[in-house]
Amino acid sequence: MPNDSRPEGSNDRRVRADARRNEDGVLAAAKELFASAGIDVAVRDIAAKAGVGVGTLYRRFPKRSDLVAAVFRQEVDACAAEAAILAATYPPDQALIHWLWRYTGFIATKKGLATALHSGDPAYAALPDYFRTSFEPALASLLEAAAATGKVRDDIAPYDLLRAIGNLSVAPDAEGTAHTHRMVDLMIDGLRRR
Amino acid sequence: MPNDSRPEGSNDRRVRADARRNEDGVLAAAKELFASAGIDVAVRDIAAKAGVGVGTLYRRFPKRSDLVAAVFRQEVDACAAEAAILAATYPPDQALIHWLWRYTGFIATKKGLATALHSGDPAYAALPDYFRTSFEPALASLLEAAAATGKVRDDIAPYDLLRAIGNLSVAPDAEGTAHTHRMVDLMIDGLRRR
DNA sequence: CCATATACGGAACCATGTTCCGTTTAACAA
DNA sequence: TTGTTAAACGGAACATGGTTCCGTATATGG
Repeated sequence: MPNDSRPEGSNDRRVRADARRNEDGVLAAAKELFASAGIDVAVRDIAAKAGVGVGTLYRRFPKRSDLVAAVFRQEVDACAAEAAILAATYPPDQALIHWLWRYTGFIATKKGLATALHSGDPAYAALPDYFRTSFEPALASLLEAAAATGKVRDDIAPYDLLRAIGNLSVAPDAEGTAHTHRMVDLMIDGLRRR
Repeated sequence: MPNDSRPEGSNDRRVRADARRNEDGVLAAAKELFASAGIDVAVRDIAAKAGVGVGTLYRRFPKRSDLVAAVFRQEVDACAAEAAILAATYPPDQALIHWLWRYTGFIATKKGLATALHSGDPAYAALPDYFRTSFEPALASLLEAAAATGKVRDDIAPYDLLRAIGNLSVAPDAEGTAHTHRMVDLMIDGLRRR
């Protein structure tokens, strides 16, 4: 009888390099296709673009919704992380504005997701929370720093602002982006201290 | 050469009786299944429940979305028509309240549709308009009559009220109906003249 | 260089919408 | 009543998309 009690500390073999590579490739392919072809692209197409078989894809993402959720999280991370970068690059009030536009762009790519989110699939259940816990602190620190300069109001709740921009991005289909752009512009203007 | 110029007036053969029967049956089956099994039931199941083949179903409703739209219109008609019935049965203020609850029930069954509506399928494009042109006049006349009794405010825009109740019905999933019920109760109470 | 756990690819399976077409039948007229 | 025929019917077959299976290939540790 082989010793099947694990040696306590570092146990399992490392993840194989090709596995990691493929996972990254699938995520990248999915991200691109979701953006260009919409949330409904066939899993086959994603696998093909990533240069792997569907089996490989399904090994990592047992359900299509798992892949969607993973891409979503990845993009949330990227957008949230940018807050710190912008804060280190621009003066506080400018950093805030730059990030709000970045966030607006993020939201704009999430049209299809919005409906999927409310589809009841448990794979999506955790996403709203992930969204909030990633973005709220990021925006909070930008707002705080900007308010400290005296150029921006100090009575804005980060989550309110996140939602407001999100809502503004839903309105009309035709000529939609231009309309959204104007409204967000207005809102950003409203943040300035008079 | 047969005379193929139509005798101008009544031309085409009548619609066959079985055709009409089957159309009604399909609509009835679809209505039931949409309510009990959700908007995503398979077309096959609807055809089976109606006792017809899928070919028959598709003859009348070339696209699944056509069937969905037809059921929707049918239910809008039924709900709107009830306004007149209630108005003839109850005193104006009571008729208004009864109908608002009826409308709340109608909305409650439309959860799945809401997402479908924004799916871009052209079959659904006309539905919002149909919704409004059916319900707005119905509610308007109820409101008007109720306001004339002096028991109900006279400054309510019918469409605002329709939307308000619609919005109240979207909120939380868990314990949702009870919550919605309380909110609508409040809103109806708010209609009364002090 | 071997042994093997792991990962890979893609054919096959299942569910769903949609199309096709041979068969049946209601409606009309002789 | 009966024959004719346009219309309608049923359901197999097709297209597409998610998911599973499993024989083959290979990275990793010794």
